[in-house]
Amino acid sequence: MQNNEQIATAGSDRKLRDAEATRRKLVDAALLAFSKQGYDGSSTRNIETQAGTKRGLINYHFGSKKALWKAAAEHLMSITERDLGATLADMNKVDEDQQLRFLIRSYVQFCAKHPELNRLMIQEGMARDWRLSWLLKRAVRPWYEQVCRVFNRAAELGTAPKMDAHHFYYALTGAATLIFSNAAEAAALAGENPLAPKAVDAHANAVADLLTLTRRPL
Amino acid sequence: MQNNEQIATAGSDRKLRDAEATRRKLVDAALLAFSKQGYDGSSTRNIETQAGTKRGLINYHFGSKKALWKAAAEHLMSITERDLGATLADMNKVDEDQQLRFLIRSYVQFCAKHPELNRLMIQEGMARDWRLSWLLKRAVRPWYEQVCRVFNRAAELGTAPKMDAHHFYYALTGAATLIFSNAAEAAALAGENPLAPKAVDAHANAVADLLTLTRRPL
DNA sequence: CATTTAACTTGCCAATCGACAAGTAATATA
DNA sequence: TATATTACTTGTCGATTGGCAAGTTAAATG
Repeated sequence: MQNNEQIATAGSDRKLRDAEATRRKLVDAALLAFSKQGYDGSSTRNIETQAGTKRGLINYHFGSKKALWKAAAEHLMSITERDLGATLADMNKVDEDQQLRFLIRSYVQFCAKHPELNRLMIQEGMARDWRLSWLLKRAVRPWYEQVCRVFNRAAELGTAPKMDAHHFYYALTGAATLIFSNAAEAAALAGENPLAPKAVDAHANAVADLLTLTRRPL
Repeated sequence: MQNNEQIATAGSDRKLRDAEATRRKLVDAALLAFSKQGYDGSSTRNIETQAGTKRGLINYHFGSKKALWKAAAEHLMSITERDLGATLADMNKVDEDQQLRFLIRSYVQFCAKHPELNRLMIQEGMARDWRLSWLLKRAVRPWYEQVCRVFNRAAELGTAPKMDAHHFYYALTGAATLIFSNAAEAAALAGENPLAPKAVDAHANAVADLLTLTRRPL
């Protein structure tokens, strides 16, 4: 019983649907590889193997390794944009003096759900090349400005300590993400998986407690 | 046969001195490569070129790429051990309720002086392999326990918020290091080099303010 | 049924990878 | 001076890299 035809949107054949499934498998495998081993450390042949596809399909569907990286990064950034955009929208529904705490907790939860994001940012944030430029323009700069805006408003309200927003941004990002980026190390040190829901929630509370001047709401 | 390869005290032969200089150039270049591009992303030939040496010298002096990584990591960890050990010793000379702040500020300064350290930890902290095991045993676990000890004491004194030391450790490490690990990204966002002394000092104060309950001393 | 087209497969290429081995040159030692 | 050792140099190997191109297969179209 193949329900393949139902998933299809407008005008999709079985042929085209299979192609889309192949593309998605390759993008997912590429994301894992690029974020863990870096761009140069990942081979297209290994990505194809991990995706469970045959050998020439990256060049057939994407044309080059560089184009595959852009497709994978674009996929991840669109997910990020959607989720964090929803978080920013929801943030306006809570009390104003709880907004920074809300943002921090939501951000930590999101980072735990997508550790590939911060691993990719770490891989590409060290050197000035075309990939860092792409990420800065596509996602980092807008997010940076949003976080600085929320922080500066919280500092006015007295729910955040007075300091330069730039240093707060990197303190927050680092504090929120390292335990997930370095999940293997953190698991070895603590004896428990930092990506487990209970551990994620504990870290979200810890970071929010450290970086805000608000009390944890009951 | 003859163990005349003593540590370069005064007056060793010119031959031995030159060999030691070659080894050091290779280790320095290897550290930059491994921490920036990862182990698999770094090639021995490129490391030799960056070191300004000829092609076969890594295998001559170290025997293999794996042995070069261990030599480079050991070099970096011994520097770390020496500097952070001195910091821990100096820490006992300051007021007890300022000790956590002292440790945090010193740690941030050290991370800025050796961004390769945290870059290497990030490269190797994602996957469980022989390099992560080596780093955990050699350096990470002892440092982790020292930081947790200082934090727990500070929490007793009321100079640190009450929370699990594990989460504090990763919040501190991430908050302290990301701005230096991702120096290229941070420089693009802020328009100034995060490794400049003034920026380092500002970040050290920011992290210390965020993660302690003490006031900044005059 | 015949043809076209999209999706996939495979053989091959030049470049690069880590590693080894057979060299050379210079110094140390007997 | 003769020999041995150390430091370095270079040629080559099999494996792997990204990419191209000529295939094959099967569904869509006429």
